[in-house]
Amino acid sequence: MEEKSASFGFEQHDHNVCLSKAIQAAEDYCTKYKLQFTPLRRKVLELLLEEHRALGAYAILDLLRDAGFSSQPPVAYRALSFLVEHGFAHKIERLNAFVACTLSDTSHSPIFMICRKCETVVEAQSLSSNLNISAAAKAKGFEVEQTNFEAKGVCHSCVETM
Amino acid sequence: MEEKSASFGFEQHDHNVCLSKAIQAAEDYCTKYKLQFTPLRRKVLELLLEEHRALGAYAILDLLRDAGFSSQPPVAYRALSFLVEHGFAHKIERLNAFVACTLSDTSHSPIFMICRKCETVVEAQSLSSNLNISAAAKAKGFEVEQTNFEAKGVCHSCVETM
DNA sequence: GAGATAATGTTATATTATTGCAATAGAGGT
DNA sequence: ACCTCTATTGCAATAATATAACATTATCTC
Repeated sequence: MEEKSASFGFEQHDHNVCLSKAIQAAEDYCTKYKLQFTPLRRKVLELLLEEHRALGAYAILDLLRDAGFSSQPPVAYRALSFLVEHGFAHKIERLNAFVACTLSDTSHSPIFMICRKCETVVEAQSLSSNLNISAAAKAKGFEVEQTNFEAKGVCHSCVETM
Repeated sequence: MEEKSASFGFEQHDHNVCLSKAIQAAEDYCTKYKLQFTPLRRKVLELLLEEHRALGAYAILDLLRDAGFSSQPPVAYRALSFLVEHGFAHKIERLNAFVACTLSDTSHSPIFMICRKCETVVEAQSLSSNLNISAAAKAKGFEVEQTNFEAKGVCHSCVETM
């Protein structure tokens, strides 16, 4: 495999390393909890990890076809919902698209920064904000179960080249 | 018109009052900024205000048909994007649906609490969280332009009746 | 009122996502 | 290893959400 570097966290990093580490982590997690990390699910996670952009289900479907899998919508959607359900990936609602999770912590409430120019999606943890929200919600009698925070804007490199 | 009370902020309130106040506010705003608050746009805002749930574009379309407007998708989508663009309504991305804005402040970064049982959507302001996010993002060289925060959970009344 | 601009109506189509059922593969017990 | 049960994948059809392109009507500006 070729060495390849890409922007992540809007910084350079060795992409192959983060890909194989994430796959390994998913595999370990599935073994531990007796989940089936099937070839299809692994492939979809790999596809997502190869980008730090969000991929739509139909884009994934095209890539699956190239890899010899069936390319009917449910194939992608089912694999994606497995990955999302177990925290290996997240759905970016604003884009109707999916990104691989880049934080090893399993039960987290991530925030996403979406660059509207290069479409890079970076995941960050925002503990304090989530605590704030939960507290504010609780004051209104609302029990938060899941949160989605998505920030749209312009990333470092794209600001520079403006 | 009939007096009607509904849950808002997960509390009781006089719904007609909040509806007419919101319509008036939108009208004033449009007059001030020379925007056209047309019958169609007004009607769509009224429809949204009549619920504290998010309505999908096609649900709105059905209601528009009943009100004698055209019921082709672009009609609803265009009115909705006008309302969203000027802050009279918001899109709830998780639901692919729209809610009337319930905060008078024009340029705000709202958070939404979505009850998964009764589907009520409540809007709240979260200044501190947004500041946190922006600061965290800026540290990574990301310029936040727009934010979306959606929390899914169970509201006060639905917790009680569980 | 004439011309320019904005909004609405209409048709067609693109994009995203799900349902239902059949075929296959894997897990667990014997 | 074999059988049974369950989970996963394949497949066909279709539902739900959203936009493009262009014609028509209303509104703004002068």
